[in-house]
Amino acid sequence: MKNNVTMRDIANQLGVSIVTVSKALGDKDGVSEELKSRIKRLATEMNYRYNTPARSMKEGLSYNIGVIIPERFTEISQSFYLRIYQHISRILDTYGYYGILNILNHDDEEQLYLPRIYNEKKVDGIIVLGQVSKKYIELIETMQLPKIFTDFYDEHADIDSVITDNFYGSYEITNYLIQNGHTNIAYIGNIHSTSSIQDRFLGYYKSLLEHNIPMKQELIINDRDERGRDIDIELPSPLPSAFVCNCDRVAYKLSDKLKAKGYNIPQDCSIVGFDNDFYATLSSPQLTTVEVNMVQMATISVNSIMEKINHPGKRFGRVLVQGQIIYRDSVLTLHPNKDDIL
Amino acid sequence: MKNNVTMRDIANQLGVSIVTVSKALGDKDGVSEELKSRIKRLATEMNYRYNTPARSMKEGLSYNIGVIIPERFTEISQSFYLRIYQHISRILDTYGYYGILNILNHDDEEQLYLPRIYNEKKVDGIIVLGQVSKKYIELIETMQLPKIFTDFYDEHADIDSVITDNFYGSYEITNYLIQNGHTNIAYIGNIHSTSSIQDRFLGYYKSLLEHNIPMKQELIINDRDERGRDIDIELPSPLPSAFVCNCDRVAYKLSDKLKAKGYNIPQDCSIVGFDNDFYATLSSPQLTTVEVNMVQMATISVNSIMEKINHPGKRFGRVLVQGQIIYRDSVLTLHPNKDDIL
DNA sequence: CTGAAAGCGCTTACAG
DNA sequence: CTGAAAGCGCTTACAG
Repeated sequence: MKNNVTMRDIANQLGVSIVTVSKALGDKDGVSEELKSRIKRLATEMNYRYNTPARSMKEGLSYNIGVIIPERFTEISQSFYLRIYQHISRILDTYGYYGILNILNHDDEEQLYLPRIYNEKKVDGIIVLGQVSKKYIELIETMQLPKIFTDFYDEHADIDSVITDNFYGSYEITNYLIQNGHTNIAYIGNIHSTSSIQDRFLGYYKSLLEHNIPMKQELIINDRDERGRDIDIELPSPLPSAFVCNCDRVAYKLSDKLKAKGYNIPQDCSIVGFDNDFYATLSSPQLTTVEVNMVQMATISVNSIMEKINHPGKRFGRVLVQGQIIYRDSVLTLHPNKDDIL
Repeated sequence: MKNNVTMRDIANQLGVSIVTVSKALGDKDGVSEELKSRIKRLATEMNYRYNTPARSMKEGLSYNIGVIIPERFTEISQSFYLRIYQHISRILDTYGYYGILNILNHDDEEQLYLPRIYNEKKVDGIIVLGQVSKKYIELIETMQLPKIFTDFYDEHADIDSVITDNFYGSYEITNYLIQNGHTNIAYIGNIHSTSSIQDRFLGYYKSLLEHNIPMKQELIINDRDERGRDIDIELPSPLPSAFVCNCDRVAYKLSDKLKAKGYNIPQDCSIVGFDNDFYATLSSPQLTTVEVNMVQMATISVNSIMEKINHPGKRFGRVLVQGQIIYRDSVLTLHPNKDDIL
């Protein structure tokens, strides 16, 4: 099973030095073209495989990036982060890097254990994918290597993060509802749960403010407990004419619930989501929603971490990735507002 | 940013040798308890992190396992393999190993390129997750390191694989339909596409044979082209009383299609799926289906690859992981068959 | 153009 | 109990 062909073996076969083999295989200068091609040919013949770990040690780089995802975001119904990880992994590949997935389980997060990938120097940098506790953020800050937060941020921590422009996306889609004549609009989401949900709420609120629509406490509806687990959504009565949901998954659940009670969507009630994931096209009618640009988020996260590896001092701050409204069939036009339609 | 505390630094501070530090931190014999604890204390004080790559090189092990997933199984609607990867990654952790995800893209598969993780000696073994082409299987066989196929196999290739007992699962769920009075049963799936779909078909067929129900060609319905991409499902006319679908996703699609045409499920037509994934509970009525034991598959795959790393000659052959029927609401009892009900 | 020497951070015999 | 020596498979100056 062992394939232990090394540069030494090639060198011995050809009666040259290891240095020369190293130069030839690395396409460096200082070897005649003729020798170089002889070496390369023999290398393939002998099924030589380059030993990256050896180079790694010399350079002090592992060519791995750790991707940390908190366990609670990896449950059966959620594949958003797993998906982004997949993109990250693909993009890292273009840099000659690899992604190592590290699921952070509840206990380790609570006990403030450092991830093994860090303690064992397995990675050159880490991308934290999904909000972790304040305490854990502080712990991460003590880690001496480049790091990026993706899809969340912490206003107190001075860490670079790549996030969707939740605020603006939510603001825009709420504007869209108002343009379509809605004024009685609820927001669904635990506004103390994650920065994303909170910012989406604030975008909704800004839109109300700008249109002089008073915000009603009873229309801010909770959807999950402090640990992020779903709770039953309590429908307000009377029903508002539209719901801004903090994500498509919850919009899907809401839609199901309303339909079960005999309401038609969007005739009796409009719904908009956020993410444009899987759930958006699964629900019927399909959801009008804000699309999160996953590829862009993954790309920027990877580019930034690579940049930080090469230039240690480099800072990026909070990078916002713009979303885009996808218009589908879950919003009813009540009476078009002439001002906005033009 | 650099944290380059090495054993040498600790040794120098304490005026001892590197060997002694290595023994102390590795909890080896040959250091007095007193010195050992002094060394450990200083190590934490200095934020020393163990350099696994260095040990790796010495031992010739990377402590990484490559998980190869063909690109076509990672599309937006499919998260099955990503999910298994997640379990694999979690279980590898218990061995002190890490999982490196390697998406195999169409071109590389076609061009028969070896994965970079292999060429660069980044991994000690690989798990191939999801069926690859015959040619690529042959290429994988030439790779000189432990390997496991998960969720598919090749009858010609002599490689260890971990698969769901597709044949038996499908046989059982078809039996269940027949016990409920169904005799006109269709199978949906491209039976030349993957070994899973083929074996599930054969289980269905065995059940028909055993009950002396003739198989009708027109009731074997294609659902995807040779590249695995969905095609429109053509409903047979007249409609059979039940459909055995090769997976829940397709069952979900079928259910939607039937409902759109005004049929009620299961009143007009029964449907069973396979996998018990996300789609099974998403469709309404929820699907009666065969649950694939993902955790078990991941566990066996990991245990086997670890075993093979430690004992190179070790072979496992084809390991079948039993499924389990999950009874829900998508099957109508036509007239119970007294013999089977008892 | 070619190669001897030193080193990356550890561990494993082996000697004292 | 403690440590000098050799080595894992490479690369990077530097010398010839």
